Amino acid sequence: MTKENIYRQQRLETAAKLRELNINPYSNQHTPQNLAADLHEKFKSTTREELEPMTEVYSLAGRVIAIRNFGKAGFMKIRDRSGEFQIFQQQGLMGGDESDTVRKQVEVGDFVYAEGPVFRTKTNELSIRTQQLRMVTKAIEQLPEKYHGLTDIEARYRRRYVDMIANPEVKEVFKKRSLVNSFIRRYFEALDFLEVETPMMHPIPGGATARPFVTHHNTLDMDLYLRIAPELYLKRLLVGGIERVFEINRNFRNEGISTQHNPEFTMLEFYMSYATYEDLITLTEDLISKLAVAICGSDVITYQGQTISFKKPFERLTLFEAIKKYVGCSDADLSDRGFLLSECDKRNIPLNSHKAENTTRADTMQKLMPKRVEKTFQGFKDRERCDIGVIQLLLFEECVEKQLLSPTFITHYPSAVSPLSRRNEQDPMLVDRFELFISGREIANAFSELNDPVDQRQRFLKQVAEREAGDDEAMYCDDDYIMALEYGMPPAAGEGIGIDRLVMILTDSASIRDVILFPVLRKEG
RNA sequence: GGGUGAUUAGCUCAGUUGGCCAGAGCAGCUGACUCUUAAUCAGCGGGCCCGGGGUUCAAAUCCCCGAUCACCCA
Repeated sequence: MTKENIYRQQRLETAAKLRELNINPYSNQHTPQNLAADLHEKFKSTTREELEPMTEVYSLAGRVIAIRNFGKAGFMKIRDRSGEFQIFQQQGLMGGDESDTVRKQVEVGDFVYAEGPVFRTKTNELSIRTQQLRMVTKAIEQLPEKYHGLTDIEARYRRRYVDMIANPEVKEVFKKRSLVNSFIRRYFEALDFLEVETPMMHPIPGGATARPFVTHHNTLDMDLYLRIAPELYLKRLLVGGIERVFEINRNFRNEGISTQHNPEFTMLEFYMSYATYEDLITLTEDLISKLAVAICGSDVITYQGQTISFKKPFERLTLFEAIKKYVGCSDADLSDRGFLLSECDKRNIPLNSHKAENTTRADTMQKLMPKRVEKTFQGFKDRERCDIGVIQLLLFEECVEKQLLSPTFITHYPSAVSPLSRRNEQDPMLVDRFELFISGREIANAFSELNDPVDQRQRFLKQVAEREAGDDEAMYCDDDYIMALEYGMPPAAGEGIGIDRLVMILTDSASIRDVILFPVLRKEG
């Protein structure tokens, strides 16, 4: 636990010793001309005999991950960004004292530069027969042990860089994450979408129901909120004439932390004019199945031991169908408040106002850990006020969500839980919205957008009433946004996709922390 | 918010009913070794046992409080 352990001391002394010998332990004078993977590829079918007369010199640089010395000879394994390669040193065959000195001083964890011809050892491993060996970076801290590696979960998150050295598969997860992003960008660009960046600091938090982080601008002397969703800004861009727009960026929600929730997380949001939520169902199926093939090589994958098929079409159920199927009730039961409430009670679902007006794009995506059940009296009051649509959604979330393992679209949400969605033409109590569930988790949330400014104002005012009644997650009335709608927003459909959760599924990761490089942790000690 | 478990050397882990207990492997240091793949062999260092209080003749071990992490529940 002490910072000043003897190993650090020894290595600092080694660095000093090198300096005395006029060898810079942090030299940037040696640029490798080759990569480990390229050399493996180039010589993969060249035999030892064929290699023997070859004298062409190659150079590599990388971190030393293993050393095996034998008196006057020795092996090192080094790792660069492409892979690993063995380098072989033999006293007398290396040019100059510096190489010999470095060979004696180098330790696991250091970065070195090596150059020489490629040959095969007696065990047929491709190696560099070192002619020049240089110290490039002296490591002061020791690397974790070579075969168990670093397994302490907390240490892996707090010192992710060590985690990546000790557990190379970690890097693969983040490579895949990067591929997911670039695939999505290419996909939408091909459909003539424009990528934009909208504000992360909002004067009024909006676009979702969630508690925001608050910060303060000194010069303006005003509070600003880290955004909980970019939605209202992206739709302003529809008004401005960007008919197809998307953004991949961070949202922040001041809520609980779990294997599914990090306070900052990445969302893709996109808006498509003249499309409906049904068009987005088709688009989403296409995007996700292609993404699975691109990232995993197949549209059938394994997540935490369960098989998930992304073959089109995905399953579709209306919210009511889903409740009937998994709760086991009738159409009449669905519109029977008493029945719904007793089902909630049976399952201990807290009916407070917070979860109540749960809504919008992405919103349930980073939901609060359910709050303490209010005192009985308060709970009773909430029950009386609670919209039936709210109760239906609560029941759905509690009983159905986690059973939706294979990709399933849930459609036809109650308008009470969707203040930014367009009403269904046939049934104004419902909205044209869907959410996509995979492996029991909400992955996407989409709807035809409400572009009637009068209706939008009424729905905001209902949110404000909820806020005044004590729901600190309810929305504010964003007058500036309504003004934008008054200029006219083309009919459109929009969708949010949680990138972290999608990457979790595509990389078979159990925790959101495994797909976020530096997840939020409490302060140490 | 509530429960359960974990925390011992740089890393991975042992540590019995409270005493003979500060242990091993890897890594490190010294030496041997010119083809290894977790190299091998011999020797040597390295610790406020997460932090703070107790109980006891005696605590890594038992009790209380706290910290962090993990899992489960509301």
